[in-house]
Amino acid sequence: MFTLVERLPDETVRLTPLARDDGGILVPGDPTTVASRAFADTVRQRESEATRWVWDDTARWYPQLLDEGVLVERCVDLRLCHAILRASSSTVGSRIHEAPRGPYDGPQAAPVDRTALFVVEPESLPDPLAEFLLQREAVEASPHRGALELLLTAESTGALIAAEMRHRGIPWSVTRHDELLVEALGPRPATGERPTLMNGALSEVRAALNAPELNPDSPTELMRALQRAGLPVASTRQWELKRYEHPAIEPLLRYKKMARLLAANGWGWLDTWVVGGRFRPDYVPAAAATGRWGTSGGGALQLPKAIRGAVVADPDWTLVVADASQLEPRILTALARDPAMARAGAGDLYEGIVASGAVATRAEAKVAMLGAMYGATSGDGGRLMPRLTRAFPRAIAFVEEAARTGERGGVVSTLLGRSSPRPGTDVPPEMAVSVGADGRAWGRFTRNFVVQGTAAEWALCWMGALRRALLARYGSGLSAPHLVFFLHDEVVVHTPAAHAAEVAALVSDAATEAGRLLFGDAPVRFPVTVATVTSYSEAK
DNA sequence: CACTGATGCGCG
DNA sequence: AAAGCGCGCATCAGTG
Repeated sequence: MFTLVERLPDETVRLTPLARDDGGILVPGDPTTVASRAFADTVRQRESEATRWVWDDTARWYPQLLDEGVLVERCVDLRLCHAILRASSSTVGSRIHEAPRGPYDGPQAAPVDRTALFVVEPESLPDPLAEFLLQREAVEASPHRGALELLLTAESTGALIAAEMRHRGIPWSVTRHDELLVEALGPRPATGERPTLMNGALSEVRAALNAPELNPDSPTELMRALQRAGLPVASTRQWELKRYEHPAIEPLLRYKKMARLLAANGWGWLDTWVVGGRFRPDYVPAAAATGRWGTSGGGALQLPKAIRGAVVADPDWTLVVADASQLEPRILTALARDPAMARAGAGDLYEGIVASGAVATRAEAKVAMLGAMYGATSGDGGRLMPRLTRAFPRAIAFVEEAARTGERGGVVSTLLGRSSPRPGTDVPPEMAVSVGADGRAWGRFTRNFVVQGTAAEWALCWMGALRRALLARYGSGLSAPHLVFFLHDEVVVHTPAAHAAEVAALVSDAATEAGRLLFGDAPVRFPVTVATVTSYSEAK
């Protein structure tokens, strides 16, 4: 039922099967050892037995297997599961709960360059068998075992998906990207030079500010020049600059836009990150405390809308782009079991809030909901809070309770049992300070944690269900539809055009399945907007 | 020179 | 100086 693998100092791999005895206790069987080279074939053979692979860190094992054409259906990622179980309020009293930091608390392994002449596979983290048994002990003794099991499975499957998406890569048109850059910036200049359109904007700025030597990339220099020109700015941020009328402002904002595009996703980025028509970000599951993913290198989760046109399906393939509409407010609705908000969410949730009479416009509904989930105290969000509280008392009480717990220094948890860090532990020092100085900041964090974290769980279940459906329907061959991108509440599937309509239906079905997995038959819908497109920029 | 923190901005 | 959460990255500014 489980096969635990570990890489030994002599570079062989030890496989230990684990099964339950008559009393239901998990017992390790006799280990076998294979040469590192033969490992992929061993996994290929045993996949038919539907075992669950147990390993220290998916990023250390799976890329190599994928390179050798082996797809794994299920796994346990000990590092990711450790982080959940150690902090979870659902494991209080177990040995793993609040254990001191150890080797399983480290960061995800960095990707290895497999094109290198010598590829050295790192040794496993120490004693994975003991770690696994410690984890099982905590899960099986938990009063919330079912939820925890689902969370650990979803988290581990997410790690598989992260490696698979990196392996396949996002289909990227270098030609199209270059065209977009030329359109926005002018032809590619020599390295270190500014493109022509940027130089044009810069000349206008310098003339308008009467500062012929101005370096626009230096905030201090820029701020002084603006002040000399009579603009009492306190910073050089766009939102502040926008408030002033001055001939320098428009070209300056235009310059800043271009500078950002060039620095973040210009030709240098293209050279570094797109190889063989594919962009392969290093996804990092649970990079955020809430369980949200991050990426490392390439900024994949911040792909500006301006260059999404470069994401282009292969010939005769298309992209099925889907995003979960108003995910976080719907998650809050389900968590709080708020019947009024569930009614409002029958169609477009924000229109539903308007129809309930709580606010006047869709824009107000959106700002008010964001304010409720983030803890707005002033501005439009804060102003609308009382009206929202009157219309949806249960939903608002739910986030208020999470906020008060945080303000007291307490721990909150997601639906499935991921718990917030305690103030002062495992958090950046400046956050720890702000808790002492101002508990309200921590309250805003815990308020948002329960919603954002449960939304992340929903998204993991969505992707996991979709992956399973795609594998069952199309298999794992090179011409099968496959996930290529994930962005918090949005997925992109790259598929042969002929399957697009069917894939779109599977994506929607998977969203419904995720809702049922988390919330049973609660009357909350999780609609997804699906678009079948050639290029990512055509979606939405 | 290398490193660190602040600034600014992209995404959800 | 963004009201209000979560991130990553490039660049500048200041320090050792």
